Amino acid sequence: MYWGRSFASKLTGKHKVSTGISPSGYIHFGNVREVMTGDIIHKSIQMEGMESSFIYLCDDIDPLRKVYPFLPESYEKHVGKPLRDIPAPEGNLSYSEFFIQPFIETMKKLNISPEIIRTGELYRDGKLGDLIEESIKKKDQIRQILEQFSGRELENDWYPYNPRCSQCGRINSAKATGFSNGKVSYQCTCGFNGESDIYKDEGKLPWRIEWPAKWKILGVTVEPFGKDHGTQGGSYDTGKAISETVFNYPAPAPMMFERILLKGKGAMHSSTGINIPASEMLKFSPPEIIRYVIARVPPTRYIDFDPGSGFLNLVDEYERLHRLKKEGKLDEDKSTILEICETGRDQEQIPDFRHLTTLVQIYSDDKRVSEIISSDGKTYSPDILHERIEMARDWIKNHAPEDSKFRILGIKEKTNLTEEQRKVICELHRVLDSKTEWTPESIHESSRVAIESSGLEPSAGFVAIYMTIIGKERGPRLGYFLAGMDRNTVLSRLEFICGDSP
RNA sequence: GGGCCCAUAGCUCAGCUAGGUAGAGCAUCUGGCUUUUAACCAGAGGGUCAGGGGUUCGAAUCCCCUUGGGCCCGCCA
Repeated sequence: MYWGRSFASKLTGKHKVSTGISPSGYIHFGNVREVMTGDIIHKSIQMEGMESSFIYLCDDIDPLRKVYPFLPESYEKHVGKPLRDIPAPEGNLSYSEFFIQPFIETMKKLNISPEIIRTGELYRDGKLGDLIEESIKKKDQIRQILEQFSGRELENDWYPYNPRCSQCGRINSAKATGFSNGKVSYQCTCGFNGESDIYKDEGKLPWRIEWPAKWKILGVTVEPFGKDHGTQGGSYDTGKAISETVFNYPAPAPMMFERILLKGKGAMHSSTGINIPASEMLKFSPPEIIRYVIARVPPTRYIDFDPGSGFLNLVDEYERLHRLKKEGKLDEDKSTILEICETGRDQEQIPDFRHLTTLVQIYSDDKRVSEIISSDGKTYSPDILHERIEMARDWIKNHAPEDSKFRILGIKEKTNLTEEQRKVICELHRVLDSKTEWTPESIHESSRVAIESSGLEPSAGFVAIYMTIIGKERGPRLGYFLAGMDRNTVLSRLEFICGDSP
């Protein structure tokens, strides 16, 4: 059984799936796995005939932890402030919105549509107030759980609350000193003493308590999370204990997922530069394929993503699955995967991606590419066609391995041919030069004639021609290929190689 | 120090949570197609399922150990 349905089939009743992120920087493909895993589980629960809703939390009240490599030095003064209170590196948005908004757009394109909830608003609207009060009242019990599970020791005057200093704006530098009438008094390292209203966004719970508190107030029943939270004594363990023994709420069913690695480079991190931003993925990958990369394997496996030839193979595989489905030859699991990968578009209207990656290297004009790709008799939606052409161009430019790329050689550029192959070129030049027609069919016919009269094996003859034009042994279908080039350029090139006897 | 994941054909992996004759795609080779969308069709070769032990009538699959690769936690989130 497909992993998503297998997971869902063990559940009963009505569900709310939740995931989220602290928008502290550019959101990359590795982060997509979290929300995708949530989406897959959400949809799988529905497939199993149960009701499900899906929420995505943007932890915009989390503090900026440090000056990340992509930030200017001047951000030093913002370290410790909530992300939503800091200006974005560019533009007029807040820091958190600057990073989360493009990601919300990315999710839309990926057909992921959770309800977006900003954690800062939960505090502002007082939704967490009661649980904050409960946490403070039961702080010894919480302290005991945290110390027992994580093995660390908390100070005697520890409070399960981080006030936001109303003077310096930091949420990590004020120390809670007391609690009465719904207000936490604090002393900040900036010298300011004040009070925070726990029913307003004047402070926050520390993560390990905030997580289970959010489960309870939002009614979360299923939550996927990365292995960083899932380690023994990690925040899921403590969250579960706090949720069940302090808040009296059953912890959500966990689903731990592995990371996405970049093939040959390692785990994706926003700080190390080893990553592909989520928005950049969509520049070269159809959204269905992004879904497919994540949906096809169980979350417990790490994904070694290869944006080069591995990516193209994946696209092929996906397109093949669609053909098999049409023929009714697909087993249940694979059918489920395709269903999960849907983005609401008709697969019939989507052109062969591998073919496009070739065509865009022959023709710089998108109209020509469209004409050729449509010559198979199918009608493609102009929008999708345009989008896929852009993707193919981006892939060739930024991700394609050398094998998949070619360059048309200059008229007087050297190439490596045997004497026999050179004769094929002379013959081809002679045949083409005598023709006035410059069409794919005519060129294809001419090349066949030229190779035949040279006495070489057809394959060797084609190698000679490809070596001459692009310096490689294979290439795109010859007739269409040369017809797309300027006739005089091709003839000059053939003439030069013909005369260039060793 | 602790936890998790991975190891199956040259490559990428499926099969493992129902224990029952080791699979797919790519690559290679053979044949076909008046030689191609870097195709397509038919067929072939190719594996001590990392190693060892255990349970079992039977183990790639379940349990234990070892080796190798990788990730996470032990600050914060």
